[in-house]
Amino acid sequence: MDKETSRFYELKAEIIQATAHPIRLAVIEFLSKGEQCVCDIVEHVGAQRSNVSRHLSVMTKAGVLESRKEGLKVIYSLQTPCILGFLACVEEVLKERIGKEAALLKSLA
Amino acid sequence: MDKETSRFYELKAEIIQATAHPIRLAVIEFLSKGEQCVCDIVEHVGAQRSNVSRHLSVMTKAGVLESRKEGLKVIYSLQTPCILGFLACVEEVLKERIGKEAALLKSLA
DNA sequence: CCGCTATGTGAGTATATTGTGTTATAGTTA
DNA sequence: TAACTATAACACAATATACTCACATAGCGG
Repeated sequence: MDKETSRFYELKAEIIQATAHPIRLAVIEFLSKGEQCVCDIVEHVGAQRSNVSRHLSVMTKAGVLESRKEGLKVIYSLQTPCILGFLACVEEVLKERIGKEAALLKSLA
Repeated sequence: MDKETSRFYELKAEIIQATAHPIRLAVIEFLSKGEQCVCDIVEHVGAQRSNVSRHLSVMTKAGVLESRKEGLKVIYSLQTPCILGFLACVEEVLKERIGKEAALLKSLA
């Protein structure tokens, strides 16, 4: 692998990393319904404000989310809807994995 | 968020996490051409055997890859092709991000 | 200008991940 | 069975990450 390719993978990994966290997934799924202010996001995911704020900042820097101010509030939304397809694939992997584990359990019983 | 939902997000995050690393992305892209033995994967990504082996193990446990033995060798392949769509979305996010950064630079000049 | 609300940021701590070197295991061949 | 090869597992040090608390900033109403 040359250096440029390697750098490309690093950037992509950074983006993926920015979504690889339970709270962040909850945020993304919440935002799939439409844009939301931080206050509602905080309430939805049930974590500390500062913590949620940090997660939002990471995802925004990575380019997964975007935000705009509206008076006192900051409104976040998904940068691109394809993120939802991304999550659908993750769900598929998860289902397949659970299916295999179930089959394994059955064969042991 | 109830506990069950939260657990579901954890599992998904685990799967995403399993792909969020430059070496792992290189492996996935390499495997998009078809199944490959560890020896070829090691050569392709240019990292230490033990390191690559661990990354493969993480992805397999997460359900992203699957493996089978063939004589001395272990052959890895993608569990589901939708992973490639997943990566396409990441690339889209990256392009959009780079586009915005370029626009910002221009506006500053 | 002052206080209030919504949000972001810095420091510190606990924990998790990564890469490396080394050792163990499984299959093959002689 | 002994030697060999391909791969996986273990242990450790270095690094990075997540969370919390306290404080800072920005916009609004009085």
